[in-house]
Amino acid sequence: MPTSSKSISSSSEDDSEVRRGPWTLEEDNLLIHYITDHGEGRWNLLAKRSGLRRTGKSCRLRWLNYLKPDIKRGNLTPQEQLLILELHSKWGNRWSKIAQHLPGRTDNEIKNYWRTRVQKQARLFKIDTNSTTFQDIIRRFWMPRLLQKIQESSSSGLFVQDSAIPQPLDNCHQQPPPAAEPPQAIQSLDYHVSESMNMPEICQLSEYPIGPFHAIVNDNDYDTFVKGCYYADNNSYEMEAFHLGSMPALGNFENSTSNSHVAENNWAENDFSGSVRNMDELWQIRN
DNA sequence: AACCAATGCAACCGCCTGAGG
DNA sequence: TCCTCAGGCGGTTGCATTGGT
Repeated sequence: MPTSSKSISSSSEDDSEVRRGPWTLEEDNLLIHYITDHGEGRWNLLAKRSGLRRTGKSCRLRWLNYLKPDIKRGNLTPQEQLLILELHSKWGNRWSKIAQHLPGRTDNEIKNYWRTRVQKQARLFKIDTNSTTFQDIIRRFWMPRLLQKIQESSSSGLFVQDSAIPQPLDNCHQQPPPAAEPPQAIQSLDYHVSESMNMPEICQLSEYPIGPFHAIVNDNDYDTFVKGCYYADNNSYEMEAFHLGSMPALGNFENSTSNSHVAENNWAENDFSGSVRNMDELWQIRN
């Protein structure tokens, strides 16, 4: 997609007007060169002196979200998704804070992930993302599924690293300059999620009580949720977590909420390969 | 092939905060 | 204490792309 085809609010005949809309290759180069020479910061000054007819804010955003050398592109890995789910349960919509724990990922990217993937699920099931029910569903179905993915990819020798796949950079006219060093491994984080990390460890990262069935569960919520599963596709990590095949029968779900333990089992060590047909089966594996 | 709806994501907007005068 | 400004943040929008019919 040629960026220049997108509409830009300013007109070429009015040079004094601030440009808006998609950035052009020329603008990107100007910004990169200016920052290379003068460094980041003083964005309004930068905008004036660099010759860009952009606001300082726009320059800052373009640099931080797109042009900065250590920006990681491509799909979020299961590890990163897991971390986002975990940290969001802890901090809520503190995107920049969450982004600090995902090297190379921007708050904007994480926010988009949450809105387009996670909130989509909540909408499908008519569940508020802030509700205990939804938090519980994430912890009990989605996160284990991601752990399973991590497990599978590590056991097959394929470390899932979608970011290695080039993304169609329709809106970027050049690859950002390569990072001086590869993005820090997630292992280096204080909240690290390694392939070997098990569910209790993951959950202990949070203040959220993880007793898998601790939550006060409303029958109607789960009824809605289970019904919603019929309409969910299962083409992605996140969707697979909600696939009907991995959902409990409602009654079993309710029963299992009352007598389960968390700590003694290592989710990641269980062989979940092959689909788990229902929650009973899952809990047999787990317990 | 053409159309349409859904999706993903870059970019913008408005508000808030903190620093400096 | 007040004002101004820069920077940062979360929410929202616009549009190219994708997928389905």
